[in-house]
Order: sequence, then C-alpha cells, then structure tokens
Amino acid sequence: MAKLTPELMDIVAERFRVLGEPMRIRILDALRQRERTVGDLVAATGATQANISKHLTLLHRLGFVARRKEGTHVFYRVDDPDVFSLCDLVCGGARARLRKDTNALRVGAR
Amino acid sequence: MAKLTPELMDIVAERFRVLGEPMRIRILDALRQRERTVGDLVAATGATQANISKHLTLLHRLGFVARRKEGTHVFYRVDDPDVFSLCDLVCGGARARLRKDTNALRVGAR
DNA sequence: CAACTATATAGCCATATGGTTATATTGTCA
DNA sequence: TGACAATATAACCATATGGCTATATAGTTG
Repeated sequence: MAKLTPELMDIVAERFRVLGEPMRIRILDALRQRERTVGDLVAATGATQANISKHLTLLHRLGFVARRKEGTHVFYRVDDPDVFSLCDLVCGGARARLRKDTNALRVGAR
Repeated sequence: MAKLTPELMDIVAERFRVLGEPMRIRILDALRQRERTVGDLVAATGATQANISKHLTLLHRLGFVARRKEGTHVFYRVDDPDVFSLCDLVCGGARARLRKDTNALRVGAR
C-alpha cells in the first residue's frame, strides 16, 4: 500500500493505541467465541464494572465492538472483522521476539 | 487462533501500544521504501533529533526496526515483516470508520 | 411507586509517556 | 590532538490515561 496521509496516520495510530492496553486485549480475547454481557466480562477479567464499562465504551466508539441491549443486560461482540487478524499478526511478531530473547539468554548463559 | 495466555496478551498489548503513536507511525511510513538515517527521519518528520532517536530506540527494542552503522550515520530499516500488513489492516478499519462517520453526517444533515 | 439489578458516567489520583533542552558518546578529518 | 558531525542519553515537564469510588441512569419486578 502507498504511503499514508498525515490524517490517516493519526487515525491508524489511534486505533493501534486503543488496542495497546492489556485489559482491552483481555476483553477482546474474551469475545473471541461469542458475545458477552458486561457482567460476563467483569467476571472473566476480574476488573471492576466501571473499568470494563469504560474500556467497552472506547472500543465501541472506535468500532471494534458492537452492542445489543436485552433488558438490563448489554451484550458486546467484536464488530471489526480484522481485529483477530491483527492480534494474530502481532502475536506472531511477539512469538518471534520471545524466541529471539530465549536464544539470546541461552547464548548469554553459555 | 486459540485464546491467548495472559503473558502473551500483555506482550501483544505492548506491541500495539508501541505502534499507537503518530510519530512512530510516521517513522515507519518513512521507512516503507528504503532504509534511512536518523537525520533523514528528522528531516522527513520535522521532529527533533532527540525525539526521533528516542522513538527509534523503542522501535528497535521491540524488534520493529533494525540498525546498521556506517561511519557516524546510523541507518534504520523495518525489520518486522508484518509491520506493513498490520498498518494496512488497521488502515482498512480506519477507512471503514471514516465511511461510517461520513454516512452518519450525511444522514444527520438530512 | 419502591426496591433491586445491570450498566454508564463523573470525578479523582497516581503513573506513564511524549516532547523538550542539555549533554554524553562515537566517529571523522584536519 | 582539536574541531566538528551524527547519534544517543539524561533530566525534566506537561499531559494523557488507567483504575478507583461514588453516583447516575435505565430496566425489571413486586
């Protein structure tokens, strides 16, 4: 793909930044299989309800997740088709880094 | 891909976080075509030399870029084969968001 | 309506971090 | 060696932000 416009670079960075939070990754990971309520996510992550709600609001504003209300419950699901591709790609890089670090340690220990 | 381990989720988040800075995206974008010196990147971005150097050190620590010294110059190049795939993927999501926002504006303006 | 549940929001605080200036380091050249 | 150039690092500051507690806002049920 061609070079990005400055405006687009800011937006790209913003999307990466939103993905760059451990708790938000945990939330997205918990949404891999199926939609879940806020309460489900609170239970799954151990975070406070307010904290989860704050992260979900941000993820929703960026379009990463979608909501569905049912009574007093709100179900969230992943709404960006590329989210898991992104995670898997960066995860591959993470694994590569872990391998390199391990090798470096082994070499260093010799 | 299967669910991630907590440790891996932290590493994934860290990698996204490092990509989530406009200036670092500018740097990586400037490295799309070819390797460049720190001075090149300073000129290309308009940032201070110290600032660029700081970002490059971080990008290098995470394995996104590699260095090559030549005299007093240091050439940097992209070293993670997935970096541009990541950017392009998230860029697609960004474009989709822009479309939705535009549509929302048009609908709202009716 | 009152009581209760689920979720969202507001306000606060501590920390992390991007940018800056000043300086250290490294390499070249006269 | 001294002067200069390119890069890295240190120290600092202002801001952004993640997490917390308290509270507001639905929605349900009696």
